[in-house]
Amino acid sequence: MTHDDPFDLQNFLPYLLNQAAEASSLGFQRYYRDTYGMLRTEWRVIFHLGRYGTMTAKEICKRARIHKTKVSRAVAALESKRFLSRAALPNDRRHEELTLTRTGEVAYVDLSREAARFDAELVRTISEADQEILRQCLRRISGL
Amino acid sequence: MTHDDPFDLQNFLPYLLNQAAEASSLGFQRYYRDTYGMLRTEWRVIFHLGRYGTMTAKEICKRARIHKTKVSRAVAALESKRFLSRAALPNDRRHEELTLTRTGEVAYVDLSREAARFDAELVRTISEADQEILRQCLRRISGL
DNA sequence: GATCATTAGTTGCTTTTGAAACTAAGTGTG
DNA sequence: CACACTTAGTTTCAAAAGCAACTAATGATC
Repeated sequence: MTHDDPFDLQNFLPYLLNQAAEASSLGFQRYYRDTYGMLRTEWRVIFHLGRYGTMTAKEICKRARIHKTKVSRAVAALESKRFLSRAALPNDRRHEELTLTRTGEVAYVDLSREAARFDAELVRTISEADQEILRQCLRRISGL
Repeated sequence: MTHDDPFDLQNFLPYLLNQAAEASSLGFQRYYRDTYGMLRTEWRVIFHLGRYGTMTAKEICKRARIHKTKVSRAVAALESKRFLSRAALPNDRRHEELTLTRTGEVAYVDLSREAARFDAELVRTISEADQEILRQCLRRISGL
């Protein structure tokens, strides 16, 4: 039944990328899930606020390329867990500036340390040069 | 609020991988969704059967690293669309050999052609050498 | 300044996922 | 052969994602 066509699933980039993405996410996911009860979108929001400072939900959507409903729900969850606070801008009350609380800051610092550790472990067996190529390729494919 | 920690989200591998995986899947997804009304797991099943021939659901799970409930549902959907047929083995009726129907074959050939085209487009701006490194890194990260 | 269009964000509803419980068939051991 | 154990696959139920409709605030146009 195998065909003579040259296509090989094992080399199909979307397939490989999905496998790698899934595999690489597992370990870190376990950490933020078990430690903070967070979902994927929630730590992403935390990371954006922690790394780049106060911003609106809209900005997070654009930067992280996450749909606004997901961000909306993540923000609500993070607020109820007291990881961030909202403040409507007085001149345009549609916007809400999101800021990490002290608790959120602490979580961010901890999570980013863990993430760095995790990242290092992932690429441990890949040469520096190849790592650079890998990240560059990924950015290009992402359209960044 | 930006910290002095060296961690950069934009270089965090699970993040980059997810972005790239999502971006790269979009175009091809549109094709199999609109043309055949398929879900992601469904084309994966089709590809495994088309590429490697008749096998059981269990084998697909193992090879493609998909959870058995997802495969079970995909197989049911593909059967109802007449893309594959099942045959219980007489000596062990727990196993079901899955085989593409003629229709399934035709879809596989079409989809794999489209996939190859799509893949080529994705890596168009990446040198052959870097492509090789990229795929190798992805396989390593996937634990393959 | 009333009306229409936009923009930020939320809610409701349907589809998809994931975990665990469940069938049904087969194996192994006393 | 009766018993518990494994194995392939399905079903069920709760969580999560995706889409579209909805608020609420602002801006633009006549």
